[in-house]
Amino acid sequence: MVRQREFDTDEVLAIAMNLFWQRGYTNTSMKDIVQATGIQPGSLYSAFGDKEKLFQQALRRYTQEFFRTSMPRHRPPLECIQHWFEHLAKAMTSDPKQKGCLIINTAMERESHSPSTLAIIEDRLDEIESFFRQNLDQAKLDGDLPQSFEVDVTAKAMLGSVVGMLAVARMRRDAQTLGSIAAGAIALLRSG
Amino acid sequence: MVRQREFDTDEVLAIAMNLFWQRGYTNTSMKDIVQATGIQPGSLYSAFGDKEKLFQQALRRYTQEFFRTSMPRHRPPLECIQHWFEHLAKAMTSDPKQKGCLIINTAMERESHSPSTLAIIEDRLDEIESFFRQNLDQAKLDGDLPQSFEVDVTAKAMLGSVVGMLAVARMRRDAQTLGSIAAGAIALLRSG
DNA sequence: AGTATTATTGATCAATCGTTCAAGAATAGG
DNA sequence: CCTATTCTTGAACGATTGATCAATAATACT
Repeated sequence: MVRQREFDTDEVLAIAMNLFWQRGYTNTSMKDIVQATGIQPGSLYSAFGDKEKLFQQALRRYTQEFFRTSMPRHRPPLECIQHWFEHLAKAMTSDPKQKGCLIINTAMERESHSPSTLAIIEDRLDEIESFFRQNLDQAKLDGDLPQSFEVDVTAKAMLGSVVGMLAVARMRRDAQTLGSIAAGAIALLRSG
Repeated sequence: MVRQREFDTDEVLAIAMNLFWQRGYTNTSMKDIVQATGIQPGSLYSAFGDKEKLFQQALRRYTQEFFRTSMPRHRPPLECIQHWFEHLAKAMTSDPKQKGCLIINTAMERESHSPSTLAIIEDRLDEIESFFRQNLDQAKLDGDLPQSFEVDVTAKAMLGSVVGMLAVARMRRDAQTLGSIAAGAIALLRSG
């Protein structure tokens, strides 16, 4: 039985994700998505649910494809931190559309989102802070940081720097600005 | 001749500013403003022009009332920088609505705004960077910073930290997080 | 082949958006 | 008081929003 779906939900989701990323949630209409994908409203709704569910799926996809993948692993912890900042600075500099980061963009669009969407964003912020905390803890164990190093304060300061870079990137994409923000964050390793 | 206006445009502008600050531009409708102020659409439009002009006036008001006023002056330059970060951390912590900063919120809402509005935002970002650059330059002249201190890199890194703090504040308002971001920014003075 | 099940289509829904406008009300000069 | 000018009111505009639905088409099992 059953007629089979004629479009690839993953391709369509990728297109929707990019629209949300570029223009934001409120500023992207279902009509925009219909036009960009060529899929009619009925099909879209039966495949993804309503607009918010579609967005959450796009957000999940973004997390897998751009967020988690970008975090370095299996290297010396301080290198992981440094490389992540440099990677993000480079990624932001080379995006002519200045989309920034979908997660941070969504966090700033607070009032347009449901509590469940905001909970997902909260988790991602926690994940960022944990990335720093875990690497700093390990670096301390490895003797790469002094015993007096304040891991918690530095992890939170670095969270601020990442968010700052990704937010600034929406208005400025010059390598000097973004590189300086990265350099400032890395400098925290020598003074924290 | 002429009938005189029955409402105080400044009071109405303050209400509109707070709505835009709280909910963002796209997410605040003219109907919301009509309801919050009690002023009918026609009067609103004749007093302020269209929605975008009203927003720009609200933005100008915010700049005067919250932005420029918050920047310390007439003190030792490094103290100015430190006090600004501490002031912002405190202000963000004590706002139960977590509105963040209207300027940064607007910067993140890019796609909803006209080029002329974005130009205003650009100017404010430049103003922030200049605040740091000028104070760092002066501190260097005063001998409070070593001659090797990289003013430009640090000014840009601090821009990132401010924006990061104001963006993070939309999701987290705990004193530890915001205080750590401030501390991280100030630490740049000892390593830049 | 027949039937049950699901997908696609695109017109259409009510609600809301930013904005306008004719009507009535208030003022100041003559 | 009369008139010219401006302000206020609130209904109404066309456009757009997210979402639905009946009609039609395609599939897979019996």
